[in-house]
Amino acid sequence: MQVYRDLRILTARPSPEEEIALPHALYGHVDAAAPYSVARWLEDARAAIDAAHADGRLPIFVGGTGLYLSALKDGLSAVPPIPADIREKWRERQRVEPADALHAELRRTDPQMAERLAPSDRQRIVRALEVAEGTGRSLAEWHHEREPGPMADAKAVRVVLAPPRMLLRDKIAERFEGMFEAGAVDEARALVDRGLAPSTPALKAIGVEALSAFSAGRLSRSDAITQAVTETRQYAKRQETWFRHRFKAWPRAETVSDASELVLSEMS
RNA sequence: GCCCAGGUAGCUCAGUUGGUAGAGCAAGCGACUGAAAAUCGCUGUGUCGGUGGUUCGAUUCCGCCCCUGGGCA
Repeated sequence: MQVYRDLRILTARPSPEEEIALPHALYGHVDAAAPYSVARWLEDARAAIDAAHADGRLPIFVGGTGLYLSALKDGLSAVPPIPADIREKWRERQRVEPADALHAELRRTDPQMAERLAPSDRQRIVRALEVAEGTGRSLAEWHHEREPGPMADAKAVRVVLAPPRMLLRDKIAERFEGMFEAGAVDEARALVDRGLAPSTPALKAIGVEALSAFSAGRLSRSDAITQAVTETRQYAKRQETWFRHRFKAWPRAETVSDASELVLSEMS
């Protein structure tokens, strides 16, 4: 989400001063209307890593998106890009058809993936459908062919910050209040006013819906803040789950609950 | 003061023709391969306002009391 230009405040991007003090990359470099994905981010990351190395600098990846961070080492499958018309077709069907109908369709075209996916998980069902149609192969087969990520052979240290829940809750509420003060409402409304397709990922950034509802008078200030803060807490919890269970490629990682006790250990 | 409507899960509420209760949300746990701040799965919650009575048995019926909201004065 931090890649979207339109969301400086809501996405808690580094400030202009911070960006001057240290070189930053991959922040706000994408227009909210542009289609973006892990695959594109991996390409961008590869270029940024090369640029940093060319400058003799050490790249540091900061973020909370488990899938993106994992892909840095684990990579992705080499699924070719799906033609836009096929993507559009399935997204439209996702929008109008009930999940179980899509799942039934998947059972016909790709029983292997249908078996794996919950009948209610429209988003993944539709991805499986578009891959099956676009490539003629099951996504499950593609999964067997993983291409290494840009950090696959790199020496790296992983640090997970895992503060106590109570502290985290307070910080989240505090941070969102700050975003509100800093003009997040205008930012959310400006994005919504662009009239992008409802499925546009940037529109799903936490706070966009709540604050635009507030801006339109459909939600009180405190209800809007409560909603966004709750969503942030839920997201933070999902991150914890991911980091607890999913960093298999990063064998000797540190998990710290207090940043002042940060210990960095080298690993290969 | 009188009348009416309520008091059930953390919140909003449903329900029990008397056999101690259930939804949504929140919360906890989990999954995750090109939308990932997305998407999805699983789980529990309780002096049913208090107190007396009727009853084999009361959250449910009756009395009294307390609290909240509305109306009348």
